[in-house]
Amino acid sequence: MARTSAPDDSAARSTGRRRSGRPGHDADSVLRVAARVFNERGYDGTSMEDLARALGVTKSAIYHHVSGKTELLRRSLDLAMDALFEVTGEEGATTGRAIDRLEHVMRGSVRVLVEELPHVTLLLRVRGNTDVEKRALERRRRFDHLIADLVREGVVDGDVRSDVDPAVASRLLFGMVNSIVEWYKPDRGLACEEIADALVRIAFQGMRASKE
Amino acid sequence: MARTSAPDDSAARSTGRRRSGRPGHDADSVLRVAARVFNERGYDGTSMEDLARALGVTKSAIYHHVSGKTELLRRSLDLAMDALFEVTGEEGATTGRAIDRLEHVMRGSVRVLVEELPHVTLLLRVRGNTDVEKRALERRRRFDHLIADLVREGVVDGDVRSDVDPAVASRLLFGMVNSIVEWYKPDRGLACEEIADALVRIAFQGMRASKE
DNA sequence: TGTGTCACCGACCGTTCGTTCAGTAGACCG
DNA sequence: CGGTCTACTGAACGAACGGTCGGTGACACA
Repeated sequence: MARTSAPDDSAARSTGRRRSGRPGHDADSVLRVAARVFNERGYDGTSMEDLARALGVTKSAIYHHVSGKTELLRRSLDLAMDALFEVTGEEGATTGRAIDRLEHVMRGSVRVLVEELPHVTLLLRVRGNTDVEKRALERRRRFDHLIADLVREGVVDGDVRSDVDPAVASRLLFGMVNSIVEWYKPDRGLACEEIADALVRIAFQGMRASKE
Repeated sequence: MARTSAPDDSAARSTGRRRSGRPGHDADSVLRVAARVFNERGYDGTSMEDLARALGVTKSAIYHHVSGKTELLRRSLDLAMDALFEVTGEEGATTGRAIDRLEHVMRGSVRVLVEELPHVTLLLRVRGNTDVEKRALERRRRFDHLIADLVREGVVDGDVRSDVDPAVASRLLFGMVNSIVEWYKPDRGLACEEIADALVRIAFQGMRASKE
């Protein structure tokens, strides 16, 4: 009874132009599998042997594609943060009322989170043990500040309730968003938009049924 | 530059009756420190050497108090789940309208989460790698079902909005609650009740400022 | 058939891991 | 002082860890 699913030999070049040389994995396919296994067992709880088994190769083969375990982590975390920051640069996140920009970032984050689930999940579990993790935490902190600023602006505009601390509110909001990685299963139907709709509804109008 | 704070030699018997024998740690003080370090570096990322350093003893000393690393994890997880389930057994969680019971459990969870922060944090990070972790995940699942049932009842009562899936809603709600472990710092003032108030307000009425 | 290119194997290295064990040290009581 | 309780040390163990290296296998194109 294996702890991880069968070897992922769908591998690299199932799509795109075929390259010369022996077929098999490439750096990207290794990263994709690694991120999945890191999520199943935790980064520290995953050995290179575990990764090799999931890839269907010996562990020395992995070093042909990446320099080591930490590079896999770094690339995964960078990929996740890049995607999140891209959302904050979109037009909907930079123009208009603060509360609408906030909604845009929330919906965009849900989308990124679902599209890049393994990488974002990894990002949200980082503890800061190594330099690579510390750097990711630093980027996350910048993202969080950006959200808190949006909430503050929303309060000033009179669109966001003023009886809760914006710092606390923004953290609770994205606690809600980020929790998606804990239970979302890509296979189980449930489109990204449905989740985003439910999220925005609860976040902005609350759980309580409207009075009439 | 140490990665963890100075040795915790406030130790066991700072409070309560003094026992006979050489002074130092006991099983409980070891557990308390262990849970803290597990949170800082992750369970798998923490070596017995790390624990020993944080305790101010050699690692062999730890085995005088507990049978091993997994026992520390098991006791920590059990402690957290016991506290959470105690909330669900309180009167406020078993009588009255569903939406009020839900609020009671949410407030109680926030309290437990703040009081037993290291243990609950550990619980929320469990991946299911070992039997001990699998058992904890099983208990968590039972807790989650209980919440989902409350939301469903609330919808039937007409108190909870019916345009979001109760399963999704309950997960988002407790995603919000659980996110507290990611940013709450006990020292930084911010009482447990203030957080619970902000949480309940956002959860039930939403972020948007009321119309008048 | 030969050549270039890329993917991989298997044996091995030094280190760190969780754990064990025989012995030691300090505080209290008589 | 001796006796008893509890807490701890230091050296060692086998296993597992991340990583290295020289050699081999499989395809594309000529």
